Amino acid sequence: MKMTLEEIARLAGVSRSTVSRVINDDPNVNDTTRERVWQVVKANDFHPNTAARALAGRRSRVIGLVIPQALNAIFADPYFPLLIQGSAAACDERGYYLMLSLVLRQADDTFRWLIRARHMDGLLVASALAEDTFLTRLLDEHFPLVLVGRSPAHADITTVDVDNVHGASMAVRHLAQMGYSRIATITGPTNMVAALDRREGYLRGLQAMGIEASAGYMQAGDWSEGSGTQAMERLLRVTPRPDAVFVASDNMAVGALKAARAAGLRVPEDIAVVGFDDIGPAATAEPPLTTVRQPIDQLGYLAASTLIEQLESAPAAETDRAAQHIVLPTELVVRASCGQALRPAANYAAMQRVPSEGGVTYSQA
Amino acid sequence: MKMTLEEIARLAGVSRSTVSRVINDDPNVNDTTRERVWQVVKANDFHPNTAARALAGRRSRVIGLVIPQALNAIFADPYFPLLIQGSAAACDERGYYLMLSLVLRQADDTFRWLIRARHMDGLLVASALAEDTFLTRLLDEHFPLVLVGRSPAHADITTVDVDNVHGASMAVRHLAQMGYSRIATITGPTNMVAALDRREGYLRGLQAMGIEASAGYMQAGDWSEGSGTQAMERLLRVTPRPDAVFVASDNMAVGALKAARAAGLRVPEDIAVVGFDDIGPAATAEPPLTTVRQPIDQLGYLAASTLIEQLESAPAAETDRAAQHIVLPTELVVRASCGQALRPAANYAAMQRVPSEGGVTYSQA
DNA sequence: TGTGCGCGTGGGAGCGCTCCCAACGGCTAT
DNA sequence: ATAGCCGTTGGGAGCGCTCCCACGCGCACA
Repeated sequence: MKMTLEEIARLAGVSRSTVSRVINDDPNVNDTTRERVWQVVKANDFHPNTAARALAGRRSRVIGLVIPQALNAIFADPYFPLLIQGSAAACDERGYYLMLSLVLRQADDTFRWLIRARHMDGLLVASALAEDTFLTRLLDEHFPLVLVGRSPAHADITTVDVDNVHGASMAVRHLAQMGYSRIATITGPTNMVAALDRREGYLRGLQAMGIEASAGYMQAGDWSEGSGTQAMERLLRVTPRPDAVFVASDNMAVGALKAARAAGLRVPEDIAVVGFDDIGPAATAEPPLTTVRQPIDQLGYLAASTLIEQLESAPAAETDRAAQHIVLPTELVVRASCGQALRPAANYAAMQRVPSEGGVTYSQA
Repeated sequence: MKMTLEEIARLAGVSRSTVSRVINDDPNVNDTTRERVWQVVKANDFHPNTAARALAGRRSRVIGLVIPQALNAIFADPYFPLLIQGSAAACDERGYYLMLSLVLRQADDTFRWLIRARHMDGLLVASALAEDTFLTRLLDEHFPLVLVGRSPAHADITTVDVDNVHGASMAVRHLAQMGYSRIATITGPTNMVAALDRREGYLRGLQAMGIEASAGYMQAGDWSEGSGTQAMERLLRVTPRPDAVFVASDNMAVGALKAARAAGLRVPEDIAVVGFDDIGPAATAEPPLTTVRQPIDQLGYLAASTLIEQLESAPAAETDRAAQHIVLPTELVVRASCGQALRPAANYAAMQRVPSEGGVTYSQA
């Protein structure tokens, strides 16, 4: 038996409209009626037809997650699974569908297509690039979207990001406090905002501790383990040799660890290492990696929630209202690779976790 | 200006119906008319409203890809990105949308929901488990679906799979031909069909070469690199020590290589290794890994194409027709880890690639 | 000149919802 | 007693398509 609103209405002895109100949580329904209708809905395992809802209601309840990067790059990085998980959870909670938009065809085409066909109500864009023509294009279409990460070029768009600058700075200050003074860094690709922000944090951390920065102490990788190894090899050839390295991702840090070991250096006795991410391998690395934890799943969750909220509140095409900028705090997770274990235990306990001050920060653009 | 079929029709001086025929490639349209309508459609960048099409046409043109596994497991494995890529390409070509169904909520709920709400026309299920209650449930709903991989429990369902048995057998026979006789294997998790099939191929390969199998020579891993290392360590303690190992995945093979190196053994002089997958790390491993290549992207492509074909041809709910079983060939890619490089170059060239006989195999259930 | 047929085309009737307005008591305010 | 209002409810009018039937035309046939 094909179920429709009308059929449920008949069974419950009410009208189509009332059933519609019930399944949409409209408050204007008598409690007794509401209860009775719910009974019938559940008894028949009724689910309103998505297409009909979308057509009549002019919204599909589908939001897209766009990752403008090569697919293999996406999946190699543990960042995205977590981001997806978080966004999916938020969608699930609010009755939305999350659609991963794999950018296969010509980018322009894809989006005009998705947008024109009204297939999605809004977009989550996980653009990592500092310069993204994509984003510009989407903004031109006035399509509701939330950016995961920030975009220096567009202040007028709602973003959700982790506090990369502060996290990196924290890591560097911690190293300095441990007594290291020749602190180098391995950065991510310099066309990515997060990589630039972490480098900025590194520089600020040095400055805060009164340490002078040196160009030779900054080597770029591409987030991959291998690139971390290579960058580390380069750093080890610099004179004077660094005694500590802040690595902008755990993956690269693991690679750096290998390079140090291959060079016959002990970590953290000869050289300390701090990573960024706090993903799986960090805790089991040899030695366990001190790292800056970023709440990636929360990032996804918040991004999706924010977008949905925006969609539900927007009276019309009034999408271009004040952009929100949400920044999530990062946290320093101290393990062995930063040399703290070499110090008194009392001190260790006190500094085990250094949360970034501020917590969730909301600000208006 | 909000574009609709009607509006395009007006601009092209024809009726709504004719425009509909044009955008749906209906042959019953005069070529001149068709051309004129296309012009207008393109000039206005018109895309038919998805919801309206879905409602009127009773199909959404969305197919789901379900991977009933933990999300991190999905993404850690390079198998899935490729599968997704292939499926997405097929969907793209035929005007379908691919929706990744992240199984977050209670499995039962999710599917009843997706199915009842008519949100998807069909499902691609990448179930790896030998016993999957999920699948049973979906079959009970008579929902159109194609299984990626095979399911020993359900012969009545269309499947697309690679020839794991033959691939594994090929690898083992190759090792035997290279002169190795104490051939061990590292299998995948024994509750997964692909792992069982590869083990079966291992056994058949031994049998074909007149080598007796021994239980001690079979160690299970979980596809991860670490588990490969551990399984290899176990194998190296067996007496007599194996002189060759067929490893059921490249990831595990890389781990096995590390264990061998750690034990002071040379590969392939002291012990040969052959992997399975031919993913990125295989070619760059030390030594380069001889492996069985499986065309994962083709697998995805074919699975999606098959499902779409089934959807478009099915006159009605007549989904339960003869199930197809498509099997894709695997191919042995010879590199250094199998010891062939130790032999005369002439021989090497001749055996560089040993494709499985048969190519694509279609059979009716 | 009439009949039959196929091609190309137009328009009606929905698909299953949401949105909006009207209607119906039962109240309180005048 | 009459007007006005609120909490509930019902039903009409679409949303933008697809599907199907009917219509008009030119042609070959008798």
